[in-house]
Amino acid sequence: MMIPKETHNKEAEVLERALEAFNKLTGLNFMVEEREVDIEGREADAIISLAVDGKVFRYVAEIEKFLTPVKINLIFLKKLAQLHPKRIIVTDYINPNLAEQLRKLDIPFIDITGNAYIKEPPVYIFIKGNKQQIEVLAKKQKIRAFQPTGLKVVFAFLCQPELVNAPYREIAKKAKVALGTVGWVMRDLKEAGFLIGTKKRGRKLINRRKLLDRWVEAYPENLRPKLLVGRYQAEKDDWWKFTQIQDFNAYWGGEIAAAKITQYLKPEIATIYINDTPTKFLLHNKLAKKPDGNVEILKTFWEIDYNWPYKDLVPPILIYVDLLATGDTRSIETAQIIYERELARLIGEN
DNA sequence: TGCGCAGCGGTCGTTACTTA
DNA sequence: TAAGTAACGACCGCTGCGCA
Repeated sequence: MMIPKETHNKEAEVLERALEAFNKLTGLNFMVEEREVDIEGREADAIISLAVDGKVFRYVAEIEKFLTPVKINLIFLKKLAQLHPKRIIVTDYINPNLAEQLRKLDIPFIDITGNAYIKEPPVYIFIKGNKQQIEVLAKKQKIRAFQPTGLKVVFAFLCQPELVNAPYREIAKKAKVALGTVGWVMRDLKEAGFLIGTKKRGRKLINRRKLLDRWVEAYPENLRPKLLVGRYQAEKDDWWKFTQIQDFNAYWGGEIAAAKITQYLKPEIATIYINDTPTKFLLHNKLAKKPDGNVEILKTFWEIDYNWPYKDLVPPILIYVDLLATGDTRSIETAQIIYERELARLIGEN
C-alpha cells in the first residue's frame, strides 16, 4: 500500500520528539539505528536502541498515532502471536490510563511528552502523567468509511467480501445504510488503499487484515455506543444457558459467543444483539435495568446472512471486537483464538 | 460554577440527474 | 433501464456565550 510522504514525515517527527523527550527526562540515550526496515517480511518504522551500563537494548519501533484501549489490545495480540520480537510503541501522547494498560500488558512505550515504560531488568522506567501538549501534531482525519454508517458498510464487506461487486443499492440494503453513503465509503476505501478496481473490471477488497484492524479500532468508539439499548442485571449468573436466543430474534455476542465456540472463557458479561425491542427478552429472562449491570443489549445493524454453523451467534468479527473492547487478558487471548479459527481464512491469511 | 440556549458544522438519508 | 454520482436538506452533537 502506498503511504503518503506527509505521513512518513509526521511519523518521523513523532519518533524524533519522543526520543528527545525520553533522553532529556531520563538522562539516558535512546537513538535511531535504522529506519523503515523489513522485519520478518513486514515493514517496521525503525530500529531504536537504548544503551545502559554497557548493555544495549534494541527495539522495533512501531509509531502509532491516536492510541486507544482497543488499539493497545490489538498490539498485545500481535505480541502474543510473536509477530515482532521486542517492539516498542512510539506515540504522540499516552494518558495515565493507557500507560497503566500498557504496563499491565508489559508493552514498552515512549511518547513525545516524556511518558515511558521500559522493563529490561535491572532497568525499570515507568513515567506517566506528563500532560498532553496543546499543539496537535496531526488532526485525526474524519474518514467516512470509519464513521457509524461507513463502519456498517465495511462490516458487511469484511463478512462477505464478494459484496463489493454487488450494485450500490444491494450494498446499501445489506449494510442498512442509505444509497448515498455507499458511494462515499467506496471512495474512502479506494483512497485509503483498501479497494481496487471498478464495477466494470470488478472491484476487490485488499489489505483486509489492516482494514479489519482499522474497523476494530473504530467500532467501539464510533458505532457501538449508538447501538446500545441498555445495561441490565440478571438474577442468576448462568441464566443465559437456559435461553433460546433465536426465539427472540437476537444473537449472543462477546464473551458468551466466545465461550460457546472455544470453551476457553467463563463469561462475566453477556452481550446480546437484538433485532426487535427487547421487552419480551427482558421479561422472559428476568433482567432488570441497571447502569453497571453485567448484561448489555445492543441493536443489530446488519442484514447479511453470515455463512457459519453458529446461527445463534453474531458474526465472528463482532465477537472478536467485543472481546478486545473488554480488555482483560483472558478475553484478549480468546479473541486471538477466534481470530485464528474463524477470521484468518476470512481475511485471506491462510 | 453550572446550566441552558443558540449557532455552527458534520453526518447521513433522500432524491434527482447523469452515464453506460 | 440499471447503476453511480451529486446536491440538498434534516438532524444531531459540539462549542461558546450569557445568565443565574
